[in-house]
Amino acid sequence: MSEARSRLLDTATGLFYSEGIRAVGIDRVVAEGKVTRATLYRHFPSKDDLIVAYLGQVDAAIRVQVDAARAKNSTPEDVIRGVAQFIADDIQRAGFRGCAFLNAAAEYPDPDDAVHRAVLAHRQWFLDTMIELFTDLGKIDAEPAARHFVMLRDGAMAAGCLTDPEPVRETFLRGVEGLLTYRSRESVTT
Amino acid sequence: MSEARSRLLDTATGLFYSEGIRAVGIDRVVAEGKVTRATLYRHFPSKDDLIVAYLGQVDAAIRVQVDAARAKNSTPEDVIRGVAQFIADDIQRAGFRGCAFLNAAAEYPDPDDAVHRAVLAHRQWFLDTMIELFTDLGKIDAEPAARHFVMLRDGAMAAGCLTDPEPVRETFLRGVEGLLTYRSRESVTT
DNA sequence: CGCTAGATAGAACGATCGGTCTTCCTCAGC
DNA sequence: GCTGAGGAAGACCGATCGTTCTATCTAGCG
Repeated sequence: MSEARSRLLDTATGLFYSEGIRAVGIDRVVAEGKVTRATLYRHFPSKDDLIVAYLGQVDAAIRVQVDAARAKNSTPEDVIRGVAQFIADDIQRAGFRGCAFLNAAAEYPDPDDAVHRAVLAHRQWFLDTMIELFTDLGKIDAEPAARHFVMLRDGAMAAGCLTDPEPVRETFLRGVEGLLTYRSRESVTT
Repeated sequence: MSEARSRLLDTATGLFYSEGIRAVGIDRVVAEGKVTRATLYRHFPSKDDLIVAYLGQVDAAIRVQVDAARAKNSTPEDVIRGVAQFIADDIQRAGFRGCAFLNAAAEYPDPDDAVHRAVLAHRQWFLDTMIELFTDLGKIDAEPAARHFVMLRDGAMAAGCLTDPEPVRETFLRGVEGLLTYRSRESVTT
């Protein structure tokens, strides 16, 4: 990866995440990345490719965090707590602006769009990962529990950048704790 | 409200919600609303005003649904179930594309922006409403419970348009049921 | 009747969009 | 020492962005 390319990708990541994807034009990325338009288009054939690369970068960062949570904690329960913890930390981080993937999906709702598909791929991986963790924990209903976890995460990430993140963070961690402590006892009638 | 204006607003609502706000230009709204550009700008001084009006329309529709849930159910618990039910119904509706407000916030992250402020106002009202309902229920910790409810709702609305809505719906309703059945027993250490 | 408000139709504005192109310069590997 | 890839600088493309404009028509109301 050339230096200009990584600088470009970092600039795009910062701008797309903090201001929104459609709101940021190629010119902005080029200018703030100290790069020529020609250089950008050498590395990324179109803006869509740049967006997908941006999401890929965020995806990689999250996988690193999950791996770290796995490495640091011994019991499955603590691994889940570790994952919850870095989500909670993320929310109260300066410059937090919600989930990059949910935000991207809001701007690119078309399921055929490459950007949208990148969002779905990341989310599928994350759900599968959580199912795995809850399975390790010995839960018979690992999938519902994982879905519950993801739902809390999505809600927390969505709300955390709209108001004071502190109560959001607390509500999230408390919800996860409840999920680890009690099991679902009854099914709902649809 | 003139006929052209309401037609304009309905068209904008449909387009903005299903395709995203920035993705839809004034021309599209004008064309599909069978209206002239001049007419649009007579009723809405700028696109931002049209967006705010769009969110206002969605906000009004949700308030109607909450009022209906209040009118139909007698016990506070059932009112909350009613609110959860219309959210669950919304998710599995054809053309469901997530929460109009969360989507708008993703596109307009600037807190000073009129669009962003409209999102915050709606969310504040909804949280206050849920706190009220949980207070009616007699919960001592009404606010945490309401925050928990809103977090589940946000997560469900965000995820419901990205994959099969059925498991999302079920996870959401189950989470709400759990919230109504058990109370939070311990606080989390931050 | 005349007046005004609201709608129609459509040209036009400058700005920006994503994307292509040419020209020159640099520097590492054969 | 030459070659060729990667980058800088910037002109340029057609399309679309949000917005304003003039001109004409129509309906309701005094």
